[in-house]
Amino acid sequence: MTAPALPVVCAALGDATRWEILTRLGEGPMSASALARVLPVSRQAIGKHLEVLREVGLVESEQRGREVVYVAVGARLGALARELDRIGRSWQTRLLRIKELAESPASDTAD
Amino acid sequence: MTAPALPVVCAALGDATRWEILTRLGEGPMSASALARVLPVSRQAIGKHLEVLREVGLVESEQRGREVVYVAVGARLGALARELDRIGRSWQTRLLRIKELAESPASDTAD
DNA sequence: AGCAAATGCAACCCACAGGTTGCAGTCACT
DNA sequence: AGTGACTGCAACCTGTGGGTTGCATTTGCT
Repeated sequence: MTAPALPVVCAALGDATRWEILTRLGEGPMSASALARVLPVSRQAIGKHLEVLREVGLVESEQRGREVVYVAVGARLGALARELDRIGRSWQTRLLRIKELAESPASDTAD
Repeated sequence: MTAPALPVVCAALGDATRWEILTRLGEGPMSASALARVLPVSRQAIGKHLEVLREVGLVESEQRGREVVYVAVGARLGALARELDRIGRSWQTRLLRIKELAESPASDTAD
């Protein structure tokens, strides 16, 4: 599936305008032009954002009549969430272990 | 909770160097200088990244002796993961409802 | 058929993020 | 006490991401 690297997906989510777009698309399919009518940016700008989002799998496009409608892919966001959660847990685990070592009075250096 | 807005946190995670840093810090506390010795960027650059990460709560700093050590905060990543998951689910739910409407014979499409 | 509307592509602009170097100050070791 | 190491701050450089305008083309609707 060539899942994009974490930083890339996060970068795609690291823009306010893109979140605006995603929010709208989360409510239902919309075309770039339709989004441009709602949001305070040009259609072309929207188009670029949609391309970015599509490359990381956060939206999918579908030709509907003469327009191309996009829709937010919740599953991708879910997949990202799981990845982040996994990493976060590993951080906590290691940190906990380190703290235990530090606090264990067993064979510690007594200064 | 002063939780930074989603786009901001994601933006912080949207940089490869920052992930490098986080990965190292996930393994244990390190100072900016120590990170600079390991990573191919200057200490000052690392410092800026650490500041960004600290502002969104992804790392915490602690004065240890004459150096400042940083550590990755897994809980923050977990919190972000939960937020994203929640949003992703809502997208899927709405999309499912829309598809159901579309496929249902146009009989009970009352508002 | 004809017009309005949607898309695709390209050139262009500008702010800023990521990076660098340099310097000054401070604090821990020997 | 002296020295090396770590930090903080500032100035500076550059690529590019987000945005715009303009134009050509396609395509649905009446």
